[in-house]
Amino acid sequence: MNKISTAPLSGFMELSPSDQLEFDRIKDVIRAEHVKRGFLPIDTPLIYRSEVLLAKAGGETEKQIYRFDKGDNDLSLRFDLTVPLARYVVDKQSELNFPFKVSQIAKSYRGERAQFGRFREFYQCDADVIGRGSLDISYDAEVIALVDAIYSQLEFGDFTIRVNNRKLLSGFIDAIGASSKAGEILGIIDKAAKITPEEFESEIRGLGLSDDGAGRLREFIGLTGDNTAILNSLEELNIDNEVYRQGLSELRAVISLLADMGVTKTVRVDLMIVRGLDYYTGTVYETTINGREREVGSVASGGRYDDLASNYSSENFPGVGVSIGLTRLFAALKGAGLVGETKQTPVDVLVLPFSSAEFAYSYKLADQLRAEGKNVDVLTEDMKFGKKMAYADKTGVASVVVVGENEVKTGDTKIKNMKTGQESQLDTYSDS
RNA sequence: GCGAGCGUGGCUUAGCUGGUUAAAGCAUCGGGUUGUGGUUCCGAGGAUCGUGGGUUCGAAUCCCAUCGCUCGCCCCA
Repeated sequence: MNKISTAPLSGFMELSPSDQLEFDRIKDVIRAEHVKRGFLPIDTPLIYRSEVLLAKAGGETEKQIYRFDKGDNDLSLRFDLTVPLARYVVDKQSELNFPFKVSQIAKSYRGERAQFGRFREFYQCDADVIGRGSLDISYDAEVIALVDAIYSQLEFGDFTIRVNNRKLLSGFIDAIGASSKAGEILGIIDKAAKITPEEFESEIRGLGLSDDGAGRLREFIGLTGDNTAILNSLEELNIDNEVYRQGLSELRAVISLLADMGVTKTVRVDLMIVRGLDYYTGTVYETTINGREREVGSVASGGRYDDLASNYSSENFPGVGVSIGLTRLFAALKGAGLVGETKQTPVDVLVLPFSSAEFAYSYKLADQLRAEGKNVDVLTEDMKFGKKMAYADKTGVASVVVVGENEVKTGDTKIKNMKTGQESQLDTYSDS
């Protein structure tokens, strides 16, 4: 090809204006709900000295980071919103109120190979509550209630927020004497729902647990029933482990607090929710749209972490948060056909002056319609009238107002419905 | 990082057992139709077939390399 290609890089999502309108609507619902519940908006930089971002990062993250030199500076693009938040909190701790409820809706970057649902540039909508020294368990429930409120409004269908607690898992693993294999066991639990029972069995056998341990692991994962039943079953397992008991009591507390908030229908205790292998230390959750679990995946997830900023401060900042991967969510919803018919244009009325002689009248008319709350555009490019109508048709605008010599002279102006072709009197304009 | 598939006008593709001027639809532009669009009719422009090399009398077509894209693995939002 002779010319330079205009295609975006792989993994960078660009939308048509009509899709962008829907994308922005979703983003606005999320933003509005954050604000409504007292999460304060912040905006943090995209670029950092690499040492700041890599302070906590493991091998995987380091491989995926966009890193470059500018002069003598070793710089990197942020790969999530949590690390920027951590240093923000430490940096501004003297002026922040704790618990600090914070909202971030912004892009992050990962330099990995793109594929379906995996982008190199993506929006995340994070809501976090950060405590200083300690943070009450009620905030774990509060971020879950936030997810419930957001997905209730978005109307992508019924959804389920699956809640678990990492202490419950690690206490259980400790109790069956398998702490040395904790990582592998968590990995198996995490994918248990995605593999066949046979594969699951062979994975468990591959662990080399004692017969008793393997049996109790099967029993633990196999617990079913409603939330109360599962919680009671967990109690009846009689696991003699302090961490386990703490996890169970936290999980009970979260479910009970959610009931106090009126959130019961969408929340389910699910012992197979694990979330990333480190980082989270208590409550964890994922959200799926019912019937679209495999197709769309988790649409909101997060959890509790003991210390947000151990690399930047000797003070302890525990937190709990939830993240909606908006770019992935939108791509998945579109793939699943859940995005539906979108508006082509935000414009309600397009004013079509015949020539520049009618501009003044047209601009004034547009302002009056705008004052009534309509979105109004005026087409002033010099082209044949048929072309102007074709433009109106193609943009998908609902109505047009034609302004020619007669309208200016008499003030007798009509608005035309583009779908039906019918014209009706427009009494907005008065030459006052 | 590993594996598989695919790169042909702006877009979606046909052509691929090598053989005249690379074909179609959509989009664009002009006209039938400059006070009314969607439908329709006529016409036009637009492609060094991703790039580089090789085989051959001859390559979009076969071979090699390279870049890019897509999907999967890993990991995750």
